[in-house]
Amino acid sequence: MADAGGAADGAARQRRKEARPQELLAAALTLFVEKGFAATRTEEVARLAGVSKGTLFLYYPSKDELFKSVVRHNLTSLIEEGEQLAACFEGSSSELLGLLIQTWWERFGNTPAAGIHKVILAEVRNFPELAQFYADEVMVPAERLFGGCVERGVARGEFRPLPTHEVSLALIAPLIFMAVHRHSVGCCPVHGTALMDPERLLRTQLELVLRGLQVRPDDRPKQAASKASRKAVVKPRA
Amino acid sequence: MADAGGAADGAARQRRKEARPQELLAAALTLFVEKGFAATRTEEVARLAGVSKGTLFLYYPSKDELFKSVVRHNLTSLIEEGEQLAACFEGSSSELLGLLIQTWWERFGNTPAAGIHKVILAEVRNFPELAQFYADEVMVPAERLFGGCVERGVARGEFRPLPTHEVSLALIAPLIFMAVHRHSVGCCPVHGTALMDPERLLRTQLELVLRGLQVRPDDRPKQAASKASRKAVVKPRA
DNA sequence: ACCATTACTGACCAGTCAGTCAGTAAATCC
DNA sequence: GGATTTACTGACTGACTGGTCAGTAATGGT
Repeated sequence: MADAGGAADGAARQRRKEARPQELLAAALTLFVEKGFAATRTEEVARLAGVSKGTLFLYYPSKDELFKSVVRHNLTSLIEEGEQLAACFEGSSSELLGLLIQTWWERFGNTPAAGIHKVILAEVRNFPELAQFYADEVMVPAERLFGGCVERGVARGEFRPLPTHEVSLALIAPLIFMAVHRHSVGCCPVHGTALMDPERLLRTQLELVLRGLQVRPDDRPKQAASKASRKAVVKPRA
Repeated sequence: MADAGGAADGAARQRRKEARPQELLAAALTLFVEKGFAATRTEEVARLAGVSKGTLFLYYPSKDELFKSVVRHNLTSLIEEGEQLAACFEGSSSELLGLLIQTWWERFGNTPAAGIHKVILAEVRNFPELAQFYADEVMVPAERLFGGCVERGVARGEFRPLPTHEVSLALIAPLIFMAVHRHSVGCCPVHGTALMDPERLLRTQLELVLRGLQVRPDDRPKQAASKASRKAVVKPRA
């Protein structure tokens, strides 16, 4: 792997105060995702960013702070685009969910930044304050976005009134799972398994869940739900 | 946290050659799951197992080997029980899938051993041979189990003939996701999020997918599928 | 050309940790 | 009880790494 956009290989020492932080963050992300926080050496991060170790500590006071900066930088305002998309969307809620998932995957899941999820899952227990940040920046907004979308579908009569909280999670979980998988087992060459195609998988998953959400002709409004969906009572918010 | 079944607290030194390996594996699992491989100190593992650091290296030649033993010990023959369950099951395939998922969760997902998935996802890239092991011991058997179950449903006319590979993964992914989540963010106290109830979530998820799999009265056999399920062509194996 | 400023460097230090081994004591045998 | 075996201990070592800082050189001003 080449350097992360830092100084060109043999070039003389350069002064680029503006560009360093970004380049250090990019290098750190790459290595934290590849090797984990503890196993990544600060000198390696610096080298990948094209600077010396001393320079790294000029911009970030410690390895811990560097890590937290990486997390903040890669999580903040992920959801905004989705919120906007949802706000002005006119079509059916099924199509909206499909669009959201596809957009998320193209703009984030399929990107090096998606590896941040793996690192977070692996390291939250060593950085407790990170848990709150992850909840505030990812889980809560994502659930609001998808939950709103599901409730929109229910209000328009497209979807059955299932518990929003669980349905949202059922939609979000595969996204996170794919993002994580792509940067762990998905990176390693393995014989004997059909390598999974994330987009295909997400499409199939979505199709199954959507079909599970849709109201059917035989869902009579006053009739209690049949055995298969006893807990599908109205209760729109947990 | 108390010791992992090792020597009683103040008791004199004991010689228990038979019990040590198990106790060391248990302690190592706990700490690897909690802190990750690199951040766990061997002396801590030993102390939690009620022995000194020297004793650990008497039973496992290195930290790496200890780790690999932990993985092997916690992954091997996970699926057998499920295979047996499936082999002699008489009811509908929907019920079988529900039973498999519920059993898996009770017998494994809800157990400290489930944390091994988190560690593996986090560390495969540092231990490449682990990837193959994980594929052979988990992914392939799990996919055979669930895939067989899905195909059984298709053969009995319960399920639509969707691509088995993707449907299996759609069923497995939430299980792994929940197991991982339970040992990462799920451990940290976080305000503002309804804490998720794994069993409830898995039930909802399963219900959605099952309903998505089921053939409906209006699925006419010769008629091409409508817009919503264009890719749901027959193709039973990828 | 000279100076002042400051981004940058890398040798160094202090702390940490995987792994060792000479010694201790628990069990077993006689 | 004494001798023998061996499971177990923990102080020690060598390698490594997060973080520092005195020094270097790139830049801009005059």
